[in-house]
Parts: sequence; structure tokens; C-alpha cells
Amino acid sequence: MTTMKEIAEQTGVSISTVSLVLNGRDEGRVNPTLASLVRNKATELGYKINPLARSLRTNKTRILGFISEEVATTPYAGGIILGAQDAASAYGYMLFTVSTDGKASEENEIATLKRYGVDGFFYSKMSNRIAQVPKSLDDYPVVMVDATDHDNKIPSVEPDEFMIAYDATNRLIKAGCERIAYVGCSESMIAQDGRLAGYQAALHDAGRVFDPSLVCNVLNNGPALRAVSKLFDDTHPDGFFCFNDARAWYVYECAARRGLTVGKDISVVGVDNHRVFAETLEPQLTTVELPHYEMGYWSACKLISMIEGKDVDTSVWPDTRAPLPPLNAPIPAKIHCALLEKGSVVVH
Amino acid sequence: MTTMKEIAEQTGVSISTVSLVLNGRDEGRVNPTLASLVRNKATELGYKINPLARSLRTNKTRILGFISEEVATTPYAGGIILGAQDAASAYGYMLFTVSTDGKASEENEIATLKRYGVDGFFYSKMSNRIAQVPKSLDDYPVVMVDATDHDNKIPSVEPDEFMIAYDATNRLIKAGCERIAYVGCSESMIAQDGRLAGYQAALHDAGRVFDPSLVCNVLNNGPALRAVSKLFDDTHPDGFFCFNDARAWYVYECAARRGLTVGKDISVVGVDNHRVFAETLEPQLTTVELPHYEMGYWSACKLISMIEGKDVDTSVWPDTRAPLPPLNAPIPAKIHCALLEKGSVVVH
DNA sequence: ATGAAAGCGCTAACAA
DNA sequence: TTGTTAGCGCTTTCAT
Repeated sequence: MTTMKEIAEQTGVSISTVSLVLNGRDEGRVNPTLASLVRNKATELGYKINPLARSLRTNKTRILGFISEEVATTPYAGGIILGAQDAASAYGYMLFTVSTDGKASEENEIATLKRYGVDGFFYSKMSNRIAQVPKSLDDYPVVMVDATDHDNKIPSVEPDEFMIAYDATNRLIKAGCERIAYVGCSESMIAQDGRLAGYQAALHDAGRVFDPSLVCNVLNNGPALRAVSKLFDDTHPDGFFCFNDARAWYVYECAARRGLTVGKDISVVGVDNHRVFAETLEPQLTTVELPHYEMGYWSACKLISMIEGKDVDTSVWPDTRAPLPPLNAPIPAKIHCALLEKGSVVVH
Repeated sequence: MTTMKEIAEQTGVSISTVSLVLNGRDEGRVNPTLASLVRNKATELGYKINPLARSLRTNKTRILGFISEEVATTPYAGGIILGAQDAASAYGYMLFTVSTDGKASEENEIATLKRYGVDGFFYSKMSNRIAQVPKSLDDYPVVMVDATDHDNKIPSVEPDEFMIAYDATNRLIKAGCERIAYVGCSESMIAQDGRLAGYQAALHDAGRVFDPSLVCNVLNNGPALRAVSKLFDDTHPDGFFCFNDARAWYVYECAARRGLTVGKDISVVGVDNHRVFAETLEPQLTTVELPHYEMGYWSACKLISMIEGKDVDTSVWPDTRAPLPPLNAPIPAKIHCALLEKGSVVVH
């Protein structure tokens, strides 16, 4: 690894000059000729700055700490981290990712991250909810991901659950479904509440009356399948908006048992938490992908802007923002929930 | 953050002495009284070493670089990383995780990791296969995860595909299944080859003759469902060993359409790549979990032992090593593929 | 047994 | 415009 010292020696200037030039702070301070001499030598030698040495003086490591609650084991956490990493990398930052279980382990991880001098923290939860950032993070820039601050004091990103459901339901409406059911989650959580509301609003905006008997909120367990069975037999829906893959599976199972074919006899739109169905085969199942990557991306940009005290270039938003396919096209295998488009992400 | 300097000042000794003591290299070199004085002051002040400053001198950062090929987006990558993190953390190491797509991006990430002075690398692939570690890693300690080296020169861990299949098939045999089908993957890959072999071996060891018509290798696509349908109708299996969740889904779909109930009319054992079914509801589906966490854990231990040039304490193996449930018990929702047990993991 | 001093690679006052 | 100097927090020789 080449050092500034070596460059200084080989070009006959002082280390300070090298430092100035290589940090782009030479404008009007260093002789342009010397500057380019230094620059050439640097590229010639393949010089790369030693960020650790620099951090010793500057107290800035360009390392970000990503704290997640076992989120690494959930299938979708990867998307968040990937997005955060991509954005971080674009700005020359690295990510330390740690996952915690208990409270104690969390404080441990935080302490470790602090020792390594991280410049700021991501604080991420496993599913969209209201959370409290530990006080040990008080003096640091923090951004919450897939969670929101109780006091709304910490910047945060979450999926726009309402719009996700609104879009999904609309898609079923446009596909010609007459009796659209919602197979949701019987635990109260932000995602459930928002999606139910979006489902209702879409129906309402389409001039339909909301029929509570078409709503079936279940858990992931035995009784769930019976409840969905009952939904089939009682109300004979021809369209289903499903809270997630697991709920969609109940619908598939019930349909198959009744000789109904998804994509022909009934339509199904599900929110993608696991992606099995999307990866499997059913072009008849429309999967609305949660904007995990985008949340990660946004949060990294936000965090870095806080750290550097300046706006980051949000035009760097990733390519994955595919436009929503036209509604009259055949139902696609996947709708990408585009960032900053139709409010599919909410930032605070 | 307290520094050694502060401790030195407050105890009236020199920084060198503090360094010696706090690094446990004081045996017979520092007056025990002084030593404990220093130690007390350190805990009193809550001293924590600054690893970055130390690394400037020692050239050891205690940071490990985890390189994965977009693995962060695959559902199971999280398990590997989590295991690696837990082990690393136990030895006072941190992980930089990066994922790459193309060749160029990989070299970039590697360069960045080097600049941050990582002590060694994990090189991980998305699915068990033979791979080549980039030459840019040649001078560093490297461990491969879920992949093996072409020349068998790099230490590596991979799931024991054979034993996974052998166990799974055995389970169906012990459950009383007479006609056990294998729904596999029609692409040739280590997992497919190993699992097919394990399936065959289990049948053979049980004194059964292998019937090729019970094997149905498919991709994740439309024709797959038809192929599995044909399997049902042609051979009427009463037990299914499935390559993964997606393949298990075909079996579920076909069963439901025929009025067959999993767990009653047929038995299904699937290898868990996505976990939807395990998380959903079917106690009748046995999911063999891949030992991702354990692979991560092992690889971190191995890597650290290479770095430090000494054996690490493998008694630290994680708790998740649940014993396999007794074979005559009702088929459980999940079998944990225990590390170093029945060879469920292969290390090289 | 202890401390002074040098130095890891870099930045930032301050001189010149 | 350039170089000298000091120092970030720590380790490590080398005197004492």
C-alpha cells in the first residue's frame, strides 16, 4: 500500500502538500504544476488513502452502523441492507451490520460500533412499527428503517402500506373482479391497519360498497386455512388481496381444493414478504414487492446527509425503480413498488 | 471515550505501562500493585480500546470482509451472515459485508475492504457450487462459504447435500411411506446431484429398489406443475422429498386438486430454502433446514484461526444445534440440521 | 520494573 | 505557495 510519504518523497514535495492535493483542497493553495505532478504520481503508484489513519485525526470513519433486530434472518432484510450498501458505497461509506436479539446484546453491539468510530446509525426493525431508539444513540446521527419514531423526532422510512393496498386492490378492480376479498393479518400492526384502509379506500373510490364479510384476518396457523375456506364458501370472491405470501398460500390451497384456477377463475394479488410464489411459477399471482431496497437506499442517503451536513444527491436513486406496468396489460408476475412514486414509501 | 493517556495521567504511570497492563502483557513485567491500579482505573473510567488506533500500529484491524454474490438478497444469506457475525463477535471481530454483482464491482469491493485493512475474507456464493477465489485475495486468509474451491486449496464449508437427502428420505421411510418420490431440480448443481444420490442411497439402504419413474426433476416454471401432476397420476406416490419450497408447492397444489391431504394421504419433506411453508401452517410438512447459520459460524471460526494462527475454541458452537427429533415421533414442523452431527455440513 | 521516544498514515495549524 | 510541526491513540523498542 502506497503512502502519502512515498508520494512526497518521489515527487520532492512535503507530505502536507500531498495531503492537500489528494484531498482536493489545493485550489489556489498549491502550484497547479506541482499538484498534477502529485496526482500523476499517486495514480502511477496506485495510491489509495488509508481511511483508518485518516479517521484517527478527523474523527470521521466513513463507517455506518446498521443495527437490526435479527433482521438479517428475515428474508427481506437483505434488500434493505443491499440498498443501504449501494448508496453508502456511492458516497464512499462502508457498513457494519450487526443484529441483536435482547436488549443487552443491543447495547453491546452499539458500544462496539462506537468504539470503531461509526459516524452514524441505522436503526431497523423486522417489521414496520413504532419503536424507540436507545438513548445510547442520542448523540449520533440516526435514521430509522421500516420503523418510525414514537416522538417523530428521528428521520425514518417505512413502506406506504396504504398505497400498496390501494394499488393492489385497484389492480383487481381493473382486472374485472367483482367480489374482492382481503385476506389480512389478525394482529394489529401498521401494515395490517394501513393495508386494510387502502383496500377499503380503493373500493370506495371505485364506487363500491365495502363488505366486511369479504375481509378475513388470520394468523399463520391451522385455523387460518379453515377461515379462508369459509370465506370461499360464504362469499365466493373472485379476487383476493393478500397480506403476504403465507395468506396467499391459503387462497391457493382453497382454490385448488375447489377446482378453481388462479388467473382464470379467481385473481390474486399478494404483498411479497417471502417471494416464493413470485419465484415459483404463477404468472397469475401478482406480487407487490415491498420497497426494501429503496428504504435502505433512502435511509443511507439521509444518514449521510445528516453526517456531512449537506444534501446528498437524490438523483442517484437506483435503477430498480421500474415504472408500474400499464393496468390493462396482462397481470405481470411482479409489480415493483417504485420509490417516491405513488408514495409507495413514506419518509418522516 | 477514555484513552490510555487519561488512565496514565490519573494513575501516575506511563502510557506504555498502561498499554502493557491493558493488553494483559504485564505478567512479570509490571508491578502487580501498579497493574491492578491501572486496571481499576480503566474499569472505573469505562475504558474501551480504540481498535482503529491500535490497528495503525499493528496492521490488524479485527475486521473481516464478507464478500457475497448478491447473496444478501437471497433469503438464506442472512443466516450465514448472522452465524459469521455471532462467531466473529465472540472473538472480538467485526464484519464488513459487501455484495457484488459483476466482476468489476467485486474487484472494487475487494479494494475497498483492503483499504480498510480487513484481516481476512469470507468468499460466499449464492448456492453451493465450485468457484474460484479472485487472485486479488491471494495474499489474505480466505474461507469459502456455501462453495468449494476448484483446487481444494481454500478452506470451505458446504451443506452435506447427500446426508440431508438421506435423512429426509429415511424419515419418509420410517413414516411408513411405500412409494417415495423425489421432486428435484432439473439443472445440474451440487445440491441436486447430492440430494438425488442421498435419496437413492436411503432407499437402497432400506432394501428398496430405486424407481426412476418416481423422480421428477423440474425447474421453477409452468411445465413444472404439469410434470408433477403427471408424477401424481402415473405413479401415485405417498411420500415426497422435495428439493425446496418451490417444488414442495407443486406437490401441495397437485395434492389439493386431487383432494389429497398432506399429512394424511401423503407425506412431504422439503428442504428449506425459503421457509414459507415452515412459517405458514403445515405441521404435516417436514422442513429440513439448511445449516446456513452453522456454515457462517464455522467459517468465521476457521478464518479467525487462520488469522491468529491458533486454534479457536469450537466448543463455542451455537445453541441452535437442536438434536434431531426421534423418528417415531409425529413429524415435526422443522428439523434442524445440526452442525457436525450426521455430517450435515462438510468442511474442506 | 518503568518510562521516554519513535512511529503507524494522515490532517491541520502555523510558519516561512 | 510550501514546509514544519504537532498530534490523533496506540504499540514497541530501547534506555534506565
